[in-house]
Amino acid sequence: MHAQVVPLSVPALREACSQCNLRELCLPVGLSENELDQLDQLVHLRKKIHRGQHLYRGGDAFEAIYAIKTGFFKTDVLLEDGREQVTGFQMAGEILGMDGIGSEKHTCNAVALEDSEVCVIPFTELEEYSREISALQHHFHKVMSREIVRDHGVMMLLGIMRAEERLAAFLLNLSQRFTARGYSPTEFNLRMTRNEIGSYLGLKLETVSRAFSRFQEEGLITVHQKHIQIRDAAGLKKLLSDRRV
Amino acid sequence: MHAQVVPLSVPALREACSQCNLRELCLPVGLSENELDQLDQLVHLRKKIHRGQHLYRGGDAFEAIYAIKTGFFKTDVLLEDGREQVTGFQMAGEILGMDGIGSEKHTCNAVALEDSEVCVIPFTELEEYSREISALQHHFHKVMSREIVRDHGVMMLLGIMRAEERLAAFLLNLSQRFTARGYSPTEFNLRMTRNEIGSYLGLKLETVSRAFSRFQEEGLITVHQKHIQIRDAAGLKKLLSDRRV
DNA sequence: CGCAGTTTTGATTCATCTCAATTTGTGTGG
DNA sequence: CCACACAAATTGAGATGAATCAAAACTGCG
Repeated sequence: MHAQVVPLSVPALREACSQCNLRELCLPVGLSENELDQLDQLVHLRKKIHRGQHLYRGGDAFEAIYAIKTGFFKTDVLLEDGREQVTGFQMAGEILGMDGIGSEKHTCNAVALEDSEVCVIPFTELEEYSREISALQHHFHKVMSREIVRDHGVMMLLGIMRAEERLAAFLLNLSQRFTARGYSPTEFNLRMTRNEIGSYLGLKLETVSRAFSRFQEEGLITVHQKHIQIRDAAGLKKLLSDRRV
Repeated sequence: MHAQVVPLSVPALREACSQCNLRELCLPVGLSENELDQLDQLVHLRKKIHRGQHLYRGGDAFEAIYAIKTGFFKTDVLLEDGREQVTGFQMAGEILGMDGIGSEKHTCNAVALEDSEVCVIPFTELEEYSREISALQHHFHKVMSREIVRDHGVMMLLGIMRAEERLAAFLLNLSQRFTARGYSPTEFNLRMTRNEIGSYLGLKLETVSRAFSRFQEEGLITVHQKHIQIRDAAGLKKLLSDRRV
């Protein structure tokens, strides 16, 4: 009978990635069964972050990157004078913390916008495993590259789009990401405030609010505080491609 | 005598990185003598790009990243309606092309702003070498991470700074990068047009021109077309930290 | 139930854009 | 080497989209 006792050294988390329903979205993409089992050894720690708490802050020593298991985050950079630039919103399956690799310190803040859980991926170990598992290495490079491409998209938002175009692009992006996670493409709850949306889009909260109202008047969406229903996705897309004549 | 004939398979470029005076800025940072010699095998091809020519275009198959040996580039993304967002300006020692890893296609254009030369780094081979040389692996990760952090800086420019703050930040950034390459911190020639600066900073060319004129009136810089002389770097920095009261 | 935080909406201001004219610089071919 | 054409930069005047300031309504939490 004693032989059946599960050793304490094998925590439940041992099966972190191989059993995770996010494995098609997250770091394990493209790994074989066997390689997945190896990844389970790398990702042996999870961390709960309550709404409003920081996962890390600018200046913190960089030691790990984080995969979001559940929940929703924002990342931001603060200027001394209090101005905030939200650099992104992250949801389940997405990776946080890659900003810290270059300087060995985090360069932005990551804040949970709802109670969340992340998988801790110690970075030195990730590099070790990457040297053994080329599929992991390659996929990690893809994840970083996509972060760069995503950032270019935000630059386009901020650099050349008008307020309503920015908000339309933002809503369509959220819709697409919720869809990829099996949620409704047309109906969802925003986790962030108008102020945070504004900070991300380079607009003031009043401008965001007015744009929401305008979209509703035009029948593109229904807004009820944080609840959004997209009624005319094509109309929103048209806003993006249609430029003033 | 014949034994001394150098085989044709050993081109001059064999000593690409180990002899390059940019090695303290570029991909080889932190490598040992021995590892540098290995890197020479990876970087066996150079490419000249004339002013105005593309190194790659959005949509091109991704096969390699590029280290700038000499010259100056811009990267940009174009919208169907012709609007352009310049996502960055790159100079000697900097790496181009990492946007393509994620989708196996380039997602932006890279254009030479002066006659330039790049070292071609075939990406599959870079990954192979990275699995052998952990210092190379780690440094490549740092390079990608810094690109992400740089992009966050651009988002701050675009999202929360006013026109003159943006231009001041831009000039100080150029100055700092020229300094790192052994050039004067206070005097340099811009390689890009007012229009390209504007596209990078999310401003119209007229606004850029006016801001230059204003800086000159205030004694912060001297401008003569593309020639810039910084007369009061502290004053420019002050513009960044001083917020309207 | 009340209070703080968030959102909406309105009126006004302001920074930047747009349009336009002029100047300056650059490259090319006779 | 000069003249011409074209691209780039400067400057001005007026238009406009988003910011600012302000007030009211709504939501949710203790």
